[in-house]
Amino acid sequence: MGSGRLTVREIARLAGVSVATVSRVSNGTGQVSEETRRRVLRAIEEHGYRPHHLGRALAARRHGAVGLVFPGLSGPYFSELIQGFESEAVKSRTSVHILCTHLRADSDAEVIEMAHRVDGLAVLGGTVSPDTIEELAAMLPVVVLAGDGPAGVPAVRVDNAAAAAALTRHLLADHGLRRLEFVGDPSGSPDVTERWAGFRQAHRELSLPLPRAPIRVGLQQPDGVYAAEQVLRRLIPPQGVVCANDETALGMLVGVSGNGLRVPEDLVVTGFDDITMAALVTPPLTTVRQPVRELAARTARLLLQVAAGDAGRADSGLVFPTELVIRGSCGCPTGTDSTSTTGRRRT
Amino acid sequence: MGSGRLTVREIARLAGVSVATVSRVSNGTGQVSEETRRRVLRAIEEHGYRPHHLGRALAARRHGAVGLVFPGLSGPYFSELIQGFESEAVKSRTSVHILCTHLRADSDAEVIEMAHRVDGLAVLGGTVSPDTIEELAAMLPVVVLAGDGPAGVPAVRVDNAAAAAALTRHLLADHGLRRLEFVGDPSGSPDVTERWAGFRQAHRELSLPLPRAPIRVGLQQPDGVYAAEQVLRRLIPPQGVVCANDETALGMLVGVSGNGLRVPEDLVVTGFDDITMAALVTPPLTTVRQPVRELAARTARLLLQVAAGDAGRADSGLVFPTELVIRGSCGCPTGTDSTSTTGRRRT
DNA sequence: TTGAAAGCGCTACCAG
DNA sequence: CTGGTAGCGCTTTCAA
Repeated sequence: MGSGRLTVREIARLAGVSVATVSRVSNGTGQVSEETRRRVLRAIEEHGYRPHHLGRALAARRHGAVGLVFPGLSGPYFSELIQGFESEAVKSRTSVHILCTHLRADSDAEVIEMAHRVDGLAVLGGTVSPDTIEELAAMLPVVVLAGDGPAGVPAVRVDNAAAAAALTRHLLADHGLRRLEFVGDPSGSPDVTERWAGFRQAHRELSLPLPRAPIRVGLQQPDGVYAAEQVLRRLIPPQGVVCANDETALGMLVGVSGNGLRVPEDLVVTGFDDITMAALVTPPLTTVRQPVRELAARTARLLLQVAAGDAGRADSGLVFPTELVIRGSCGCPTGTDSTSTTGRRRT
Repeated sequence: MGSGRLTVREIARLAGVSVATVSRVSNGTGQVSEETRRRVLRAIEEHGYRPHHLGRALAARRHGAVGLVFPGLSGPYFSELIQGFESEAVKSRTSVHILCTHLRADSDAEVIEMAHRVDGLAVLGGTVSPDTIEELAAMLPVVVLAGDGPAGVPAVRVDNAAAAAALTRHLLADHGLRRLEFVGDPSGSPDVTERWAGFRQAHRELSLPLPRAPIRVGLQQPDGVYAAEQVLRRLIPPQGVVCANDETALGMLVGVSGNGLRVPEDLVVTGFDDITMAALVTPPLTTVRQPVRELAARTARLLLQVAAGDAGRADSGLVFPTELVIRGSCGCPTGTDSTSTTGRRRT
């Protein structure tokens, strides 16, 4: 029958006890004699009573929910992220609110609105202005996911710069390439900012001239196709392109072969993220694997922990390791994937 | 400063009015003299007061939230779905709870748990048992998304069967193919069930022998690669495969070309959904476009509407049109996409 | 071990 | 137009 028809009071009356006792029983708190407990339990079962969430939340001053704020791009990356986060939250009987800010002008206000409905907030790096993050952090536990927050706000991330540098070094040193370009917009997200930084860093380390400005495009496949046109139109095309993520790299592959050129013979292409498709295309994509799901799961756990008061040494944040995944698109012989780990795990 | 430090009572005292008046002002309900209103508003602004969500929700007996339950597969499909749903909900200042049931044994219990925290629930077809859906529908507004619910539960969907039949007819009649196979598990989701039904239906309509049993695989790219191996191993391989979605079709493409065969010359391949990648691969994928985002958005709107009491003629549900997208992978000459619409829109 | 009662923060009804 | 007040459903002291 009806949802919240039954209240504690009803059950209390039915079981011949006080509401306090019913509460104690249904929460497992306090001392209740075995017999009373059994009686209450029976009344609860019999009538299918479930404590009303709002009543409980208001009295306990806990929402029993956490929020996840992300820009709302499509693709496998965000699905993984959401699932990793959710799977961890549900273990703590905490529900997950989501908010996509993408293309919404007043998103910061919406995030603040959401902050009033949850016990903690995970924000994807670059989604919300630093000022707003600080404002949020002052009112509830906040963790930045895949990015950096202001001082004092813990962040869970991978070392994108180191990974991008390792990847670039592979092209520069192992393959002897000299003319590389970066595809992606460093101002679009912290991930890309760092990858671009790592790309340049590798050039610097090898005392090579710094690369030209990045081809600023979005993170989706069509953006990669578009970038391919840009690249192939040059008088002196690059020998390789380091793409900000796998999806642009996949688009690049399409655009390049659409122009009758071959990868890696005519142009080397690399990606970032190691989405499923990366291993399946021809040639298979050399890329960087990052544990997106674990990243998100760890973020959720950290958030729940802080929200629960275990303020441990959480402030520091976490850096997850990445793996360089060498496949065919960089010019390496295609065979079993070869991988090497970059970055350490700081707890 | 603190989050909910301030209460109505404080503001009432500060503004020299009663809590009732503060409530009226902050909700825009009831009549308040311009002067009083101004005074209250000033107190609110000055102290940055925001009504506590839980207090309000408990008193109003509304959670101000809706839930979205989905299996939790990866890929572009779910990202689109989530975003479409969320974008609509946020317009009504309603927050979105998500729950992924994938691989979780006690998911039905979790769904019911969630039902106690929201004003309405959207459930992806095939995610929750029909019995549980009925149970849920008895306690709050429920809409089934991409599937069919029990009688009385509105559903928002596309006519998968008609679309799959149209696609299959194209292969059978226009291309004169005779040996087709279906790739996908009809028992996996309502979408696939219907597509499989449409596939057979087309054969029946043309008085052709019914196709053999489907190749039962999942909906991800690697599943398609695996299916390709199955298909190519046959003594008499099929002339074409109709895949349950684009991702398996993409995997099929990879698996086929990995075996040195060509699409569509040696094997025709079609997909379903028209994800971005479908247009970008070689050959571009012939598929069916379904308006996933609109589907989800409409679901949210319907749900909010029912939850708000506008029980209109919502019971019926909605069927969105699909579009057959003819590209190269079916053997048609590659060029500008050619599309034709299937299904009508029922309001 | 149990119950009475005081809220949690807000809305809404009913007088005035 | 405004204020007092009775809850919304539950938790949690404080006594008994």
